[in-house]
This record gives sequence, structure tokens and C-alpha cells, in this order.
Amino acid sequence: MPDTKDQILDAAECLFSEYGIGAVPLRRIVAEAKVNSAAIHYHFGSKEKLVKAVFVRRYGPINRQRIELLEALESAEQPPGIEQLCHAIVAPPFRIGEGTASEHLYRSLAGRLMTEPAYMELIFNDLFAEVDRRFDALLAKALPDLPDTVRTWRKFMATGSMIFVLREQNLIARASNGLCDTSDVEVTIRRLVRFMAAGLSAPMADDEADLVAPARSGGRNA
Amino acid sequence: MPDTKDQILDAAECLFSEYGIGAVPLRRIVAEAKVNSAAIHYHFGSKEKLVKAVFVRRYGPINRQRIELLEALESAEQPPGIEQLCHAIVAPPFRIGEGTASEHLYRSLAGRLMTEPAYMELIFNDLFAEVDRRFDALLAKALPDLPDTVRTWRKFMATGSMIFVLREQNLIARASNGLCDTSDVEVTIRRLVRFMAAGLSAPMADDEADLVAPARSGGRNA
DNA sequence: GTCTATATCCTGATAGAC
DNA sequence: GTCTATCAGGATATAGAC
Repeated sequence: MPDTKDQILDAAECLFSEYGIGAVPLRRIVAEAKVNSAAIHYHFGSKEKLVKAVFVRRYGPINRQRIELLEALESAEQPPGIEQLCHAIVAPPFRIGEGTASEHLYRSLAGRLMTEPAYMELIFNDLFAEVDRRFDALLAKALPDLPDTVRTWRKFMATGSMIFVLREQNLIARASNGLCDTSDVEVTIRRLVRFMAAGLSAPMADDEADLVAPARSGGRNA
Repeated sequence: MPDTKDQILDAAECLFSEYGIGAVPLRRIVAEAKVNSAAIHYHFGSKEKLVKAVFVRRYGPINRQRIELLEALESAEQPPGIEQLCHAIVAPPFRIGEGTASEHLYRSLAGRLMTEPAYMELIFNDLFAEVDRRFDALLAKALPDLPDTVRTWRKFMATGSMIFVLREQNLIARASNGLCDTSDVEVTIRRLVRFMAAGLSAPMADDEADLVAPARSGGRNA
């Protein structure tokens, strides 16, 4: 049986996933967790610290998995394949909680952070900075012809598509009239990896290349 | 000089863009708008109705522009090019408010809606349903080989990347150390169109095709 | 460590004078 | 239409008995 602290973390995670962080009052968490109304402040000190604890508990393991997968690609002689690389980022957050009753909630949590600026700043450096750095380095190796600017832009765009799919599973299932089956995790991962990899590795448009070249009408060397 | 109603709408739009809808109390809007604290309820009736008015004012024109661009593609004999099609969706929200001092705020507003479920339901049908329907129909014509399921999944992923770029301009500029210049709207549009079009039109992976094929080793008809 | 009770603040919304 | 004053409810956080 989980102790009070875990009960609170579990309840908070489910509720944050489903309704968003800002929309969940502490009262609702203590009710769901069936603990005393003062327990959150006793164990965590404040809502902000509780939020951080929820994310650390979940994203610690996810990002360790990501880093393991990225390390395998780093130590290879060959530059990584772009799909492998995307897979290393995409698969871990989709697979958390798999098999448990509330797995879809955990996945939905995964995308909440970026969309809540107040908590984003609070957490990003501790939890995501290293993954981002390593992913970017490998991406540069996988796509050596892309200028830094273009690669970085596309990294954000790919991230955006991943976050959207993680976060909006309910919306996707509903707005597609059930056509998109968000419950099949492995299929979702493949589709997303395919999409991201294609976008990341698209040949540059001529006018796109222009925009990062040091010189213009004369010619470009970058 | 704008009247009270417009002052409120302007202030609300800026604040919603910057901080998110849920995070902005009405008191802050009236302070920013320099109007009386009862003015919002007098003119709009409730916060919910104010939010709706803000989005209608901004997305009415944007979606009319989108529909105009989509109509041009609908009436063409040829199936539309995938980049043209993406451009019709992407360009209007990026171009709103262009040249005004707070143009980046308007663009940021554009992405707020989807991330605030409470207001999303309220507004989507009125403002976005028709654009979505027409875009999807043209997408099916532009990518006739993609099964409905794959096309729909990819439409969500492409939407996610667009929303992320619209919403997180500050984050993108900051996290890239200025490498990504979010102030150049036309460049941003091209990069985004390129990324989305490449993702949408990627050839299906073999295992991705399997997942939507009507028959498998045994065969399924649903 | 747990609980009840409550302090303090802030929210959206309203009443009623002008 | 505009303003001041205020309500009722709900938020985070804390005090103090057990």
C-alpha cells in the first residue's frame, strides 16, 4: 500500500493529466488521494513544489530511457538514422505507464508542461536540458547538410507535433470520429516518428536556403 | 480613439496572448485597459463571453482569409500542391497584426486556444470547423494515396507543429539563443510550410501501411 | 504524522448611486 | 454608460489539537 506521499503524487498526476495543472485545485487532489487536506503542504510545502515532484518522478525515468537510447546512437560509428533518433525521443514518453489502467493519463501529462508557461520555466532546466542537448548534437550528425538555423527550427516543429499528440489524445480520438486510435501506443509512435523524420530531413527549399546563407544575390557558401 | 469595448478587447488579447487565458484575471484586464472594473460585465456579460469575443474578432478575419485561399485551390482543375495547401492554412495566422507594435502577441494568441480545453470546446465549432473540413477535403485530393487514417493522423501532427510555432515564439527565440529569428514572419511561414508538407507527404513505412490495410494475414474488415 | 478548523487572499460577478 | 462598494465562493496556506 502506497504511503501518503505516493497517494498524493498519484492523484496529482492523474488530475494534472486530465485537466491541466492550473485547473486543478489542491482540494481536489486531497479528495482524490483520500488524504488530509493539510497533507500536501506538510509533505511538499506548496503547490509549486508538488508539481515539480510529479514531473520529476515521471520524467526522471523517461529521460533516463531517452538518454540510454541516445547513448547507443552516440557510441555508434555511423551517424544515426533520423528515424532511430526520433524514436529515441518519442518512444519513452508514450510507453510510460503502459499496461496500467491510467496509462493514457500519464501520456497526456507528458505534454502538459510546455503549455503551462508558469511551470515550464520551473522545470525545464532540471529535467529536459540534457536530453535536448544530446538530441541536438545527434541531429546535427544525422543531418549534416542542414544549417544550424534550419535544423533548430525543425527541431522545434518536430517537438511541437510530438507534444500535440501526447497531450491531445482525447481531442484526436474525438475529432477524428474514432478514425485515429490513440490507444495503440506502438502504432502512434511509428506514425509520429515517420512524420517527424520526414519533416526534419526534408530537402531545403531554394528560398529557404537563401535565408541562412551569409551572402545573397552573389552566391551562398553555407 | 477606441471605445471602451475595443480597449477591453485589445487589453484582453494582449494579456491572453502573453500569459494564457486561465492565468489572466478580469481585474488585470480592466487595469490594463484603464476602464472601470464593472465594464467587462457590462459590455460582455462574463469572462467566457469576453474570451469568445476576443477570438471571434481575431479568427473571423483569419479564417475568412484561409477559406478564400482554400477556395482558390478548390476551384482549380488540378489537385492542389501540398505546399500551397499548407500555406493557405499557415500564412493567415502568422500575418495578422503585421506591422503593428504587438503583432507577436496576436500570433501568440493564435495558439492559446487548443491548449486551454475549457475554452476550446466553446469556440472550435463556431470558428474552426469549416476551415478544418475544407482543408481535410483538399488534403485528401492532394494526397490521394494516403489512407484516411494516415492522412488524419498527419493532419493532427502538422497542426501541432503549427500551433507550437505560433504559440511558443518567445520560447523558440530564447531556447535557440537567438538562432531562430521569430520576428521574420515570412521566413517562419516558409520553414513551417516546408516542414509540414514534408511530414504530410512522406511515403508510408511498410509497417505503417500494414496498420491500415483492409486485410492482413487473417483479414479484418472493420 | 495526521487531522480539524480557519486565516488570508483573490476570483468572477452584482447592486445601486450617479 | 460609468463608477464605487461589495458579495459569495474558492484558492493557497497555516495554526494548533491529537
